[in-house]
Amino acid sequence: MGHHCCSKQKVKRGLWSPEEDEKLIRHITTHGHGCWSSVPKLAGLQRCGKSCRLRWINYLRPDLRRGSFTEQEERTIIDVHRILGNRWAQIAKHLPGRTDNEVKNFWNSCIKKKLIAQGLDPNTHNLLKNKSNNSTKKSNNYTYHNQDSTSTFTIDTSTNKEIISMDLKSTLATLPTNFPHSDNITYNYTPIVPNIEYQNPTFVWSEQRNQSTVITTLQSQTSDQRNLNTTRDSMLDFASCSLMESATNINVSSYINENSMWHGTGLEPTTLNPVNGQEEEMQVGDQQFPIIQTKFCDDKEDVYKVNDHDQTVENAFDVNSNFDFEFMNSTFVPCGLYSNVNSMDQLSWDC
DNA sequence: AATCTCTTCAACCGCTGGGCT
DNA sequence: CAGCCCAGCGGTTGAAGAGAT
Repeated sequence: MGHHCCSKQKVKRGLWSPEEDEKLIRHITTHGHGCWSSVPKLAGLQRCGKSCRLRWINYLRPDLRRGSFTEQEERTIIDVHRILGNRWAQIAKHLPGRTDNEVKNFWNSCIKKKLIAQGLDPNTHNLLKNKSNNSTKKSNNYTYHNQDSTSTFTIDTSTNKEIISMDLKSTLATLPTNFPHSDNITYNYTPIVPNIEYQNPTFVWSEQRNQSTVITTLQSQTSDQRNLNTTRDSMLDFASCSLMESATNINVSSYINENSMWHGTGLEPTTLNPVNGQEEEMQVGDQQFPIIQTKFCDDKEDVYKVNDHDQTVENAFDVNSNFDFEFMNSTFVPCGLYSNVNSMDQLSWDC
């Protein structure tokens, strides 16, 4: 039985032969696809238009990128999926040359299993409920540590002044030169997953600025991967970011990465010019940035919502309430996915 | 070598929404 | 407004290949 769209025709189904591919390619490169339902007849194929369209989009298009997904692509998929869910077509738009079908297959066959192995729910990206009772336990002081490293930091919610205190046992030699620095702002840095060998260490920093405290996690690439001295693209590779104006007035922002989108209120995306150290407001369409796809939260063309993430972040950094472990789990643990942390057993929380 | 099991991924199916009449 | 057509999307299927027994 053929498709309903072409039930009157005698159509072939199943795998495409090289001859069929050749016919389709020749037709589309010569005439364009036009109306897909007319393509089979014009191209001399015993297929339905829907099948032709799918074959072209997913396999024959010249701009397709074949081969294995890179680590960067994999990270992008996870980051965007965390916000958008199973919207494969939207996710694929962030991966030039990749199709929604390809992304979906890669997710189902590879990433999903990897997340589960990490103890993460692939749907929510949070810790699986039965992994640890600690994940829902709340207290004022917490320590996160990676068991096979020396990195620890303490989150102290008992005071408004010091949101995060850090135990910088781990080496700061891995700190990329592009990290925020300024004479007027105090920054504290710590690697969540310190590993000199690791190419993309994840850091957290907090900064005190006037009466605001900004707490940011950053997944950064090392300087040998980017020419940090000549480009300004290095500062906005955020995993997440929040700004606390006061205990009662919290503004929230979330970033996917520097190539994609950001969302939130109250915090304009800024970057520091590595030449003069001055903070600059990020300009959409600024050709000096490779961030031409950046979307503002009120951008009419492409609005991204962060589902329940907003609420989680608010809870997490409301110093008048208990600290939210779910946020920490969902934010920091994924940052370690590409590090030397291979399973949830290597990560733990002490309360 | 044969058989079974698992994994991958191309292709299909059913549904939705937009545009047109 | 209803009905139709079409493109596009996400879930699912199943053939083919890889690996295990």
